[in-house]
Amino acid sequence: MSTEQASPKRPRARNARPKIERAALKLFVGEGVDGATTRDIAEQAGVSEGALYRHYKGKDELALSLFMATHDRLGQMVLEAAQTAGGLEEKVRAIVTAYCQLADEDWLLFSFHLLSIHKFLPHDTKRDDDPTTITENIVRGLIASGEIPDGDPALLAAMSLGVVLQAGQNKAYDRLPGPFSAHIAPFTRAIIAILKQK
Amino acid sequence: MSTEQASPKRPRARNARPKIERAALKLFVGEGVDGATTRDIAEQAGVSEGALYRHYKGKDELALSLFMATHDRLGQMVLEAAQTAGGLEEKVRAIVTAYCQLADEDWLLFSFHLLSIHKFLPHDTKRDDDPTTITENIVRGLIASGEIPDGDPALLAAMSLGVVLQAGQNKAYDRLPGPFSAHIAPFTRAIIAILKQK
DNA sequence: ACAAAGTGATTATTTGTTCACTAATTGGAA
DNA sequence: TTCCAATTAGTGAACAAATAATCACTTTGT
Repeated sequence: MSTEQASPKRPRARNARPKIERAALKLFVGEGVDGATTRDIAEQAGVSEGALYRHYKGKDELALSLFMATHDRLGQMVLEAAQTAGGLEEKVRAIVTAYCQLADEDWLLFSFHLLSIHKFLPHDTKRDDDPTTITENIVRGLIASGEIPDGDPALLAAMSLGVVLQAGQNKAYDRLPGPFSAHIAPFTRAIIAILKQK
Repeated sequence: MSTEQASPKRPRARNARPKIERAALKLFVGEGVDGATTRDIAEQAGVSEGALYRHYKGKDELALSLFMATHDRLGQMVLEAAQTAGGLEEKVRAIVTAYCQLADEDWLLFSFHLLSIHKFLPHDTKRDDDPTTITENIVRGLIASGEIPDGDPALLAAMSLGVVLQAGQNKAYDRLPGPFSAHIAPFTRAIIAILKQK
């Protein structure tokens, strides 16, 4: 019989790279990097599994690349924001705004970064251009210049970042509706209160 | 030749359960739950792979059980601490102290919980006896009683928890030396500053 | 014509789980 | 006390399923 069904081939995909990246992000956030399979990613992207390997060495490199892109970008943004002219309040607001803008601009990317730090930043490596270290250095500077009282810079930085990042986590769990930047003012006030305290 | 080495059998382990749990915790924190294999766990515990299945249905149940034990304990501790007599400062200090005590008593368990929340608390489930929700309710009460100014309870709770939890994360990354409870005073002051602010 | 991008069946590994067997422990009867 | 089932706990080889990666081939763009 020649009524053989034409094999229902998937129409060949175009521009697979961004499709793969968005699909991977979605699944990485939802299932975790280890939980998301290459098949899931390919299917979600509407692309064949092999296509992934045209653009990345493998799943791990894909995940690392997505993470590092955000990590570097965040570091850059914080560094620039820290150089804002003005007093304590202006500086803090600038940094907070940087975080919120990135979050609102691409929430998937932001939350992926938020939820994956412990996977990609092995406990022994310490770069001095990552957000935490940069923040720590800023605090050190503020103390040195007398703008805020003396204290442990590592602890003050952790508490300050915690204000924004924990709110981010809670937003990821659907506990905070609306755009993240809606909270710029409370974040800024809270961090200033922490830094000035004692 | 008959110098055949007596097969180097592992001496039969005793009390495998706690060994498995500690080994699993260490590996779950270091490699992630998905990254740690049952073979890794058994080897690290000095126990056969099968022993794991005498005590747990499987790897997932083991991980979930370890997580939930801590999650419930934490919820219980926060709830009790919240009922402390006294004003705002006493309440906050009691809750902060509860977190810090659990952390110092068993850091591995605490950090496992900290790093695994997003794996075990699916985004759609909301128990009202988990630490975040409890904290939210406490804040609501404080606002209602006029002890702190008006504000979004979810946001205030998130920022307050962030102070402690982000510090915990940073300790997990070796950025904060010493016992966690060394920071009870700064945590308490910071949270009060956040809550009273505006 | 040439290179770049996409396909998907196939392969080699990894990994969670099972199970028949063995060792230790316990508790009651003699 | 001594003995001996009966239950509990531990072993590790073997299995089945899942999965990351490969590659010969096809399609598209320049």
